[in-house]
Amino acid sequence: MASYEERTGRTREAILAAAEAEFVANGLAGATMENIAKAAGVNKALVYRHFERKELLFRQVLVQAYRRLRNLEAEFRFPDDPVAALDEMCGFTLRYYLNNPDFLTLVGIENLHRGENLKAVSREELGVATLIEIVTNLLDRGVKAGLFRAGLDPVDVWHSLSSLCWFSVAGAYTVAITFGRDIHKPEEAEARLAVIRDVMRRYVMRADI
Amino acid sequence: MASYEERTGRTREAILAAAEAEFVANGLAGATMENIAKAAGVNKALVYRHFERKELLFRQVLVQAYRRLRNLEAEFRFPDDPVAALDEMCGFTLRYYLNNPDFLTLVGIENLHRGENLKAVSREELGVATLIEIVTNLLDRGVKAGLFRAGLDPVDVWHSLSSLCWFSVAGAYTVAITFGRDIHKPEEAEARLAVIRDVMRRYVMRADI
Amino acid sequence: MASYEERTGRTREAILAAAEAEFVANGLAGATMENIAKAAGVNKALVYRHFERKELLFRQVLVQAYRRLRNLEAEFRFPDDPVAALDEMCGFTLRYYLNNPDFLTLVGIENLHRGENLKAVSREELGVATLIEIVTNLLDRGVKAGLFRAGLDPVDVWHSLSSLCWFSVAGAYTVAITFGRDIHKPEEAEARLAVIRDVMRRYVMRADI
Amino acid sequence: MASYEERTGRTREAILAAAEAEFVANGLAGATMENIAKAAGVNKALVYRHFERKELLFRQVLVQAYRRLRNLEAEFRFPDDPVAALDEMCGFTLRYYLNNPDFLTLVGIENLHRGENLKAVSREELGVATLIEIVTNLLDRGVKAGLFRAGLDPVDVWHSLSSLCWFSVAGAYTVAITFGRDIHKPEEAEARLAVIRDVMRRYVMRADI
DNA sequence: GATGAATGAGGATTCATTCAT
DNA sequence: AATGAATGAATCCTCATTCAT
Repeated sequence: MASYEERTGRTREAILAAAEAEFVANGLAGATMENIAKAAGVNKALVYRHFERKELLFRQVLVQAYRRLRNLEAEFRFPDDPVAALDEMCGFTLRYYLNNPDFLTLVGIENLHRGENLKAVSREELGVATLIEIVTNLLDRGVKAGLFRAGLDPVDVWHSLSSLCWFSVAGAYTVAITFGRDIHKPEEAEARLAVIRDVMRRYVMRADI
Repeated sequence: MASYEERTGRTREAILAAAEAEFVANGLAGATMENIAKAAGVNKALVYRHFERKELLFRQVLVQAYRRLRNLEAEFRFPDDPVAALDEMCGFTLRYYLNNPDFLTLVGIENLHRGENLKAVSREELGVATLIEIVTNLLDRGVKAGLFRAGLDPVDVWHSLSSLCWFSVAGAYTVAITFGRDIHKPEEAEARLAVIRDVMRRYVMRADI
Repeated sequence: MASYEERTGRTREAILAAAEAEFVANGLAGATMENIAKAAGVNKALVYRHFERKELLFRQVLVQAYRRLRNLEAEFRFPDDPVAALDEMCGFTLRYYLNNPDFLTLVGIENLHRGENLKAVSREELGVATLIEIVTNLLDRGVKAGLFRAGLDPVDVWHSLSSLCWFSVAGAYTVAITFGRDIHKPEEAEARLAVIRDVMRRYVMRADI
Repeated sequence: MASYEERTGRTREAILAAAEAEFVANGLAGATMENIAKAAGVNKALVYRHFERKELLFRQVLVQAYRRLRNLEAEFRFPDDPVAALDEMCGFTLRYYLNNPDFLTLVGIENLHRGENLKAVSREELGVATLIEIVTNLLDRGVKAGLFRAGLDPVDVWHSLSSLCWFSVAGAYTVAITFGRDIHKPEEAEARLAVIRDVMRRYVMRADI
């Protein structure tokens, strides 16, 4: 039996999970190693043995969060109709953000820290290439079907779509307070999704048909 | 002489300014009252005398930041042409975010904290009404001129525009790392603004003209 | 009343005294700030407020210890007879070391640390000049009286005298174990002093008289 | 094959060597088992298997250091001329201390700890008898040759000689700072040795010749 | 209003030591 | 003999907050 490795692996996972929850709840500075260790059911010193420093632990949590999303994206199957596929992409993204606010929070924290932790991670580890490929394919298919405008940049498209979904969720609290729209209510989520789809369709589709 | 009040006022301002810088640089948990006091050139105890608690100090900083933006928006004069006005609105917003990253950071922090501080502030203090009024007027003028679609919701429009600008700046660091687009470079800022204007025009304008 | 300064001064003294005892008992690494604070009857954080770091606290303790000895040396009055004065100097030094083992211990610790702390202290603060002056005077008087050899270097003389006394006390524990001579017994202290005086006399005095 | 024992023996040596360096560099409290294990290229737990506790490891390091010196002393061959032999003894001792500061440091540490570790070691293990014998022989030969005073106590002589050499090296750092004499410079080492020889000759030799 | 002194609680990190394999 | 995993207790240092002047 590879029992050393098994034990280590399980411990690592437990710590990572506990750390993610703690970082999301309290931010990087606000999170304490004590809480993380307690939640993971292990000794504080063991957390250090596995991750060396709080900062490096956060980095691993962040990488894991990115990887989870990218894995899901890679598995995702789009409908044949390019417009339906675009709609699905909007729905998938908004729903993922809504159901995984942890991801947004972690990335939000990381942006507050100017990306210092992510910088230390290789782009391969983040699996970005796959995503761009997916959007490129979608646009190509739409253009070939005579439905989408030609010449659109896939990163621009993804950036816009992501922006619309992102702020809807990540800015939810302040928006709810200032503008009275609370996306955490299901009906408002639907309404917002409809708007996002509308915006994206009009941006991507040919206006002359 | 209003010298007491003047001095007090100046001290208050100094503390608020120092606090904003500190909160932006280190987050809510990471900021220290010691640093704030030192940067403001006053005694730590005096900070407490003026703002009672760290949390309340953050709240005031946040309110001030919102007020600054809303004041600027209220003063803003749009061109007569509705399309030009929409373009200007996109430009104004993106530029404001780019030039005042503190605002984004503060609101980002507040969202990480689920809006708990902002909740305690009255909507009047935040000056939201004015903004909605501005967007409503813009849409009305566009519709009357036969350029914009009828029936658009001003909050939806503002929300979309704000999303596009927001994420472009607030997510800049992670986006730069993952997708290689760095909006802090002037030429990339211009390119992004062009995309945002394109998205917003196509969303708001009638497709049949 | 200069009550701020008075309070501060008293606190400082209490901490320094407690720190000296702790450093002597447990060494630099072995000493804990917790113990020092407790012994001084103050809060741990206050120790930091006054001395910033453990290392700097040790430095001050060391300076104080040197100063105490140098002050005593400066006050010391020697007999007129140069030989008696030399004897007295041996007695004074050995006795000081025996009665103030803390001084030896602190300097011993500092030597283990290669003098890193003392380096940061100015020579004036250490009051070295006075000591050399004293030895120079003693030698001069001896030479003039036709009792001492001419041309002796005062630093060499002090160095030798100090060595003989120093090792007798600082090496006492290992010497007691290995050679069975324990200077902490009064009669052995007397015997050792007699040897030291004999060594020093023969070194300093003219052999031809 | 004695391969087990050989391996064990080599591991033991490696640990002892690593431990000596670590204790000398950081003191008893400052040394860490982690560092020692790493430097020895073995596992921390193995260090415990071999030496049980940090304290016992230090004890063995100390014993080894004493043994090395005593072995060297036993092997040493003195010139026939008693005065030259005395000179040689001074030179040998000062040089040994200068070239093996580890020994001084270890004994210094041990004295700071009041000899608690050395007490647990038998005098035979320390090889003291040989040293006394050597000095006794030297004095006897000098007396027989009509050069040395009769009735000198060998322990007193060794104690004085050792003191002069010891403090010159063990107190080198603080002396360099306070009195500007740095024995780590070769020319100053020579000068100091000359003084020590002068002191010892005058102490031991008959004054009437 | 303004200051320097003082506190208590906590938080990151380390370390001697033990356990399981 | 040798290893990697795990622990509990410290330890240094920081910080929000209060007190006395």
